Order: sequence, then C-alpha cells, then structure tokens
Amino acid sequence: MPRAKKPQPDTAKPEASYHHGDLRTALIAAARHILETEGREALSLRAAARAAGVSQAAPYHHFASKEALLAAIAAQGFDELADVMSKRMAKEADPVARLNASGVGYVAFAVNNPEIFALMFGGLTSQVSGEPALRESGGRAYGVLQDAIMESQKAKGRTAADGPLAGLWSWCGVHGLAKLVIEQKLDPKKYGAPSAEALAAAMLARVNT
Amino acid sequence: MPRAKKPQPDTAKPEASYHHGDLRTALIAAARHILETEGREALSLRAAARAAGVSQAAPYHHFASKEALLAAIAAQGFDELADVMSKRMAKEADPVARLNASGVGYVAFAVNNPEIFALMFGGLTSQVSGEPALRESGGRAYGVLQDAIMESQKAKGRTAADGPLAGLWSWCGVHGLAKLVIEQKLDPKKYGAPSAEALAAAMLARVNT
DNA sequence: CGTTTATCTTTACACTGTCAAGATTGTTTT
DNA sequence: AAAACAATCTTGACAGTGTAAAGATAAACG
Repeated sequence: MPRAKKPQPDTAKPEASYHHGDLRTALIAAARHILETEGREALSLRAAARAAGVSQAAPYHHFASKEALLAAIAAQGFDELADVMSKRMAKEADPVARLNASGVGYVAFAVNNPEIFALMFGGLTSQVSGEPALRESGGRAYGVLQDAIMESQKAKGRTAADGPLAGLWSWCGVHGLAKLVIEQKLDPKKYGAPSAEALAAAMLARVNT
Repeated sequence: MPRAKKPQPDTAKPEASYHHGDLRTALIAAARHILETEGREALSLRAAARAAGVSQAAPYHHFASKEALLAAIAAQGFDELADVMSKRMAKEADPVARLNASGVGYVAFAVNNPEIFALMFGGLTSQVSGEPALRESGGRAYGVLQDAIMESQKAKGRTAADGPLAGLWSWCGVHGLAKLVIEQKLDPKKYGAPSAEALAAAMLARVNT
C-alpha cells in the first residue's frame, strides 16, 4: 500500500499527502488485486479506493465509472495475453507449430488469470466495451492470433476462400476450452491430460497438421 | 402480470390477495423477462419482486438468495438447451450428422438466449453452482452432447483412447464460437456466413467427416 | 373449530455507485 | 515573487441494493 510518489521520492513513507501522485495506476493495481484474491463480487469501487488509501469519490477523477476501471484492467489483460502468445510463438519455427503455440499460450493465460479473462470476454457492459484503449489492446491481441493463422495457412498453401475457417476453428476451440475449464464444466484430467494447457496442446496437435 | 392462482382460478383478476399462489414460478418468469429485456445489470431481486407484485422480502421464502434465483433460471436454460439439441438431432439419421446437428443447436440456443447462456456458463458464483437442481439440468444437457459424441465415435470405429478428444474438440469449438459471437468479438459475416448458426454448420461439416 | 405452519409485509441495516460542493495542492501566468 | 488557474482529493448526501428480524395474514390440518 505505501506507494512512492513522483514529486518527492525522498522521504521513506510519504503517506499523509493530499495528492496521491499516481492514483490511476494505484487504483488499477488495487482493484486487480481484489479481483484476483476475492473475486468479482467483492470488488467495489469503494473497496479499491480504500485499498489505495483515498476517499470513495477520488476514483472519479481518473475513471468515468466503475466499469471504466474494469475496462482498464481488461485492457491490461489483453496486452498480457498478446505478450504470452508472442513469447510462446517465438520459441517455434514451423508456422503450424507457431499457431499451436499461440493457442496453448491463450489457454495458459486464461487459466492463470481466470477473473481477468472473464472480464475481457463477457464481463463488461457493451457501453464501455467500445472504449478506445480497450479496443486497441484487444485489437493487438487479435492481431497476434490472426498473424499466426495467416502464416500457417500460407505455409500449407491453402486458398483464401477456404483458409480462414481452419484458423477460426482453432481460435474457437481454444477459447471454448479455456472458458469451459475455468467454469469447471470441463476437467482436463478426465481426458487424461494433467492440465488445461496440456490438453490444448494435445488437441491442437491432433487437429493442425 | 395477472397470474392465475391454483386454489380459485375462477375470478378474472385475483390480484389483491395476501398469498400469491405461485410466487416461485412468477418470480422466475419476471426475473427472466427483466434479464432478457434490460440485461443482467438491471436485474435486481427487488425489481423482480416488484414485477411480480409482492414486497421486497417475499422472494426469500422461495429462494435463499438472489444467486439462487439466478441458478433457477440457469437450470431452466440447461433444460431448454438439452431440448434444442435433442430436437435437432432427431432430424438426422447419420451419427456424424447428428453430432453436428447438436452442435448447431448449441450455437442456436446460445445466440437466441445470450443472457441466459452467460448465466449458465460463468455468470454464477461457485457457491451456488453446486445446487442439485442446477447440476441435474446441467448434467442432462451434457448427457445429450456426450451421447452424440459417443454415437459418432462408434460409427467411425475409433478406439476409446483416441476417440474422446475429437468429440471434445467439437464441443470446445462450438462453445467458443457461441461465446465469441455473443461478446461480439467474432462477426460471422466477416467469414462469409449469414449467421452464427450457419458458420457453426459450415465449420462442423469441414471438421467432422 | 382452534392450532400450526407457510406465506407475505414492514421496518431496518450496512453497503453500493455516483454526484455536488468545498478544500488543498501543483502549475502557469504575470 | 505573487496571483490566478487547474488538477486532485475530501466530505456529505442520495437513491438503490441484498438481506435479516419481527409481526401480520391466510391456508392446512388436527
């Protein structure tokens, strides 16, 4: 909770100051922490403000609404999703292996960040899902996936007419797998896989040559 | 809103009576209506009670909490999902065609009932997702899908070791497709399909022989 | 009939998201 | 430098929420 301020980072504990210094990021961090440890239900704007050590109305100087704060967290999630997928892909050379690696990364992120993943996909009102920052981060993650799909299509010499569907199906499968595992509707161990990640890898390997 | 009571269904408008007669189902209906027309955010227990014409505390004689009411709606959803899938399957003879038909039905239900589908998958706290009625309805729907998968596996002469994965992948793909379309992350028309249902049919036909 | 039990109402509490008005501080202009 | 301004934060308030306790009403059953 004791957070360094920009203006004077000399004193050890600059707590009692009227201006926080970096409330916006502090609120996002606090809200994310609550979200991850206590769940969506327990996350209130007031609780986040409390955790950041400010009054209940302070957040409104940085976010238009509670939903806007949630959208900021979701945007962060999309950025991390893109990172995870990129890093997994970087380890592979073969285009199809790269596509599959991105899919496994997708599942890995989802399982490791279930609450944020839920926020990114379906947890926000449509009013706020059009926010520019959110759309940009979402678009970036989508781009990584799309590139992987295109790459592998080209490598297999598919036509443009038929091609997209195969990649699309991989995305749908990976997304559905992640969701079902998170909601506990699907248990990887019942299918002989030690983890959701392993199950995704096994299935993608079966499907994509 | 004027709802027939069991004891004396003779008078035209039995409104002003202390006992409602069938409050439980009336509350489910009212809540579902609000959910479908105004969205999840607008659905409060008090609003449902108001719509049913009773006081704010009346629902607690039929549901332990707001979540329990939502769980009842979700259970209804699972029953309807099972029905839709069963009816679609009944129109086909070939085992693989039957599997694909159940998948298309899955997507059709999801797209036609987005709010309830969201409730069924991810919209409930884990505390209430273990309710017997919910688990039973969910199990029934799962059973329909599972049967379709088994059928088609047997028809193709697959081994038990390898078989389940193919069916699982279809489920994941169909679920992911439904979710992504509902969240507007995926537009069927961008892939040359007039509807989500058509897209699901096209993809399943490509994947399952 | 009277008693019991299920159903419903009234009242109340703690909590929420959000707004308006005022206090405090940092920044810019003169 | 002082003065004006803008950004940031606080206090106080309002309507609405989920839920619990205590009492009223009516149906069911002896």
